[in-house]
Amino acid sequence: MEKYRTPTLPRVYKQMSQEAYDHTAVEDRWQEAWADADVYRTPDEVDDPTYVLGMYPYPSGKLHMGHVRNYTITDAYARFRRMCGDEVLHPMGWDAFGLPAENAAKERDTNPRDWTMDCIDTMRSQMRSMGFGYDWNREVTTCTPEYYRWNQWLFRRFHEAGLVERRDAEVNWCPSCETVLADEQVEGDDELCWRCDTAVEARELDQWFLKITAYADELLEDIDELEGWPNSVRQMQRNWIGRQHGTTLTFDVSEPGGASDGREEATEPREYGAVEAFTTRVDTVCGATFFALAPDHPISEALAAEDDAVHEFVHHEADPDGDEPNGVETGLTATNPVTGEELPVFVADFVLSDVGTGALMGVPGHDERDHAFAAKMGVDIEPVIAPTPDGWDGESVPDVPDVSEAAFTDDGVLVNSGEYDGLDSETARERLTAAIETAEQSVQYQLRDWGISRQRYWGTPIPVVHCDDCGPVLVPESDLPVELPEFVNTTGNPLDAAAEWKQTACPACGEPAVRETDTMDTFVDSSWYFLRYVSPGLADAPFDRDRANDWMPVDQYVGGIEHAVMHLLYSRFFTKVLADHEGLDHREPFTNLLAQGMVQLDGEKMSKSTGNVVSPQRIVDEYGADTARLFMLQAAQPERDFDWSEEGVRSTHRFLARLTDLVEGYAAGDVATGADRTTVDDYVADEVDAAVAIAGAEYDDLTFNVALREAQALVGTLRSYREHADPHPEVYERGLDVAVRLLAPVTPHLAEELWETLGRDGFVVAADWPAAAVDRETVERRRRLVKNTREDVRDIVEVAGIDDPERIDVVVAPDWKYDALAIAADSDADNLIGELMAEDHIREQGDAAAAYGQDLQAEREALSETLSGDEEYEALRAAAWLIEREFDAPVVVERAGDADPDTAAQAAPGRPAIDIAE
RNA sequence: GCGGGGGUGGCUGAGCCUGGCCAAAAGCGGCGGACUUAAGAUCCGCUCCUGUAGAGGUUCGAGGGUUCGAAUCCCUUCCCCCGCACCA
Repeated sequence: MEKYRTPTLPRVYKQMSQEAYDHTAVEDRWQEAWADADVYRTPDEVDDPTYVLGMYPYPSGKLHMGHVRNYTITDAYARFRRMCGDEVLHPMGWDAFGLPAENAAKERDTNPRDWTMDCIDTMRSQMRSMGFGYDWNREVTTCTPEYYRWNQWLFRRFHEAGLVERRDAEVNWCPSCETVLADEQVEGDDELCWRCDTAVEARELDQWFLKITAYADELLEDIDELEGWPNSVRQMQRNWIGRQHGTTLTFDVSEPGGASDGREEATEPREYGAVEAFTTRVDTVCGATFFALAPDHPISEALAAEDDAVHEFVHHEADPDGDEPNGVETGLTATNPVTGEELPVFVADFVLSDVGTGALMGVPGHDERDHAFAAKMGVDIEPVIAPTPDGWDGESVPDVPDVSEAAFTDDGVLVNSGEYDGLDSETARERLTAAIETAEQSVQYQLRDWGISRQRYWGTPIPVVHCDDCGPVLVPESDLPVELPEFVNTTGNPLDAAAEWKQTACPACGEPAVRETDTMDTFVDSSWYFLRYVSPGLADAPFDRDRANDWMPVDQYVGGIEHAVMHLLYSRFFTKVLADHEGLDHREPFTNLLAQGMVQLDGEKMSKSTGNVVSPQRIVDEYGADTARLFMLQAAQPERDFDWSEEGVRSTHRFLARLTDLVEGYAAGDVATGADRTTVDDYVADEVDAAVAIAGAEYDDLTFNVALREAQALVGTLRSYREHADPHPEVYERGLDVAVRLLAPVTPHLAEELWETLGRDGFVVAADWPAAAVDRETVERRRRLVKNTREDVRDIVEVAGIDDPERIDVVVAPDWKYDALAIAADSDADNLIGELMAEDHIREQGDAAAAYGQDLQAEREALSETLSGDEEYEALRAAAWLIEREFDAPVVVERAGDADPDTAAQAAPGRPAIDIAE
């Protein structure tokens, strides 16, 4: 990489006032310089870079605050890792297919492609102006044939792997968007379209499905391994997959002999055969007192065709969304496979055809919903499970419980169940499943196969041709991509209206045939885009296998919680399929996931419709990108919601102005420096190291707010240093240098500017992360000692009513006390005093040693390591100026040996003696 | 209902995993002081109660328990937020 040379521009900041710096000039300058030097490029040869990724946006037109937060987090982390010496992969792209583009195109009388590309240009330049450091050479745009041909290619691969299915399916249809919606795109109890809030209807259509259910078990079980993911997301995925272990068993359903149901004449009783039901509680089977079918169960539909009451119920009364369980008696009976009892069969609206088998045995004694239904319909309620008695012997049969008022739904002991009486629920389930001829253990999932067909234009054409003779035929690999035709502005599906495009020849037989006019769900695009960044231009495969195996998985993924289920689950599914069929070495795409919180305004989600939005553009214009970025990251932990605050932004901006002033002033030689190193210099040097130790660990942990607090505090310390002392040039310059580097991941433009002002070579982007000379533990002990000591001095001055202290002595405990403490902390001897006195230099202290030994003995359990005597002495000496400044009196920090013995005797490790002279 | 996450000082919010250094970080608000003609900004303190030498008392939703010791561990209970849900 070529070394960057400072452009021969005029210095872009003039005389910096304390109130402002010329953020626009600074930001433009460095954005240009970064681009010229290509500093964010990740070459293909790089070995296993740290892969940092923000969820790519839908190009809706302009960046909003949610984007800015998402990408600021990602960018700061990427920059931090880069400064730590990692190779970093930090790409960006566009989720460029989707419905809004079609709507926008219609409104503006243009086409989705042009509209989308315009939006992308706008947003890309906004991202540049925010200073996000992406490798734009790896940009992917899903609406280009170069990208979506691989969706089609993958569709073929999935098909070869037996993971594609075409079937007639009832789908969610949004009449307003004129499109099919995934279950996840239907929101709330009212079943509204996620985009336009229109009530969703049902339609039957031929649909293409990806068989994600084939991976249901693995998708569920591997969630346990995703330790870098938030629990909430993991749990949402578990719920979504919804695996349940139970039993399927059949009930023979028939018309009772001789029963008249109003049909013309008595015929042979009809047989409906064995109807399968699923239950998790087969132990309650003897308590089944009715059988219920979903309104759209085949038997229900057959009955509705000839029975007015059933017809009326199925088509008019059934209200699956209501709270009340409703049903109609059919006159049929179902035979309980265990008891042989004939149970009445109902069609009931609380039975759902897509749960279990769409048919269930009703056990009102042990299921709340069945209980409510039975009570309403006058069906018997039989108890067959008793609560497990305290101290139950494992075999005796308990008393039968009363379930007339409420179902008993826990596991317990079987009663009223003949030979199964006295078994616990779990054993009974095993025995019954084995004993009932038609029963089998069964696993049910809530997860459905993924219907990817969309009746829209702006998506990936599904690469299929329909031939009268051959049926649906996949477009051969050599004919890919199937490119979208020109957009036709029409009310229905534009692909249907593209007559010329639609007509083709069957790849199998060569006869005239028509193209599939559906396009793919855009979640297909986003299920593998993170792999495309690895080799974005690759012409013969979706991704370079070897490089993907080296670079994947994504180390840190950042995005909104709204993608907790769909996008993240589909991406996991794709990754597993690619592992099984395309030689990918990884079975999970994202090692660590951060779901960032919302940026709110007055406690409310920012929303265009209500107009309570803050425009990132305005903030950048007014305060600069660095201010916006810093404010966002210091305001809260990244996963939390926080309120946008104009005051907070202003205060952040002032902070950056102060920092600029500080560095400027030094570089201009305006700071009087002292040649000899003093204790104040030591204090500042220590604090610089402290800031490094803490900020580094916090950046690593993505707790930017804590890291930045430390960086900002350091700037404050350096300012007081300049005010109250003649700074030592080395100490001061290192402080400024470190402050700039600690802020560089978050305020990259200003950091570059100040880095240059300090006379450093190269970009701060590429600078090394500073190294700390202390560990965090020591920092914290030191700070605690200083803080406690200062508080003690204040306490004494106040409580003793000392108006004007003349001199303050601070005396560190004698070394033998530190030794005694160390021995005591380590010791588990019964006689601590004895152990201490075994040490000559402690025993020599006589009564003092005995007294201190007593103290140690008393709080023995609470003893822990402290700083050494030397360390305490140094820390207090370095901090003495703080006390001097506060009380305007000289402070003398002494070792015990040099101090007044009476005072020194009061000192203990962690707690120096204090003597204040009035 | 099930599952997940929470309830900390005037507010926001850290600490809780790995109990003691915790009357409990930090910020905001409030109070006092410095600087200033003033305001703003900035800086230095204070901000549970009592206290004439660094002390004592009462606190971390409520109640119980474990422990020498609990904001931190365990049990019970109440409340809040999020996700799923007539799920058989």
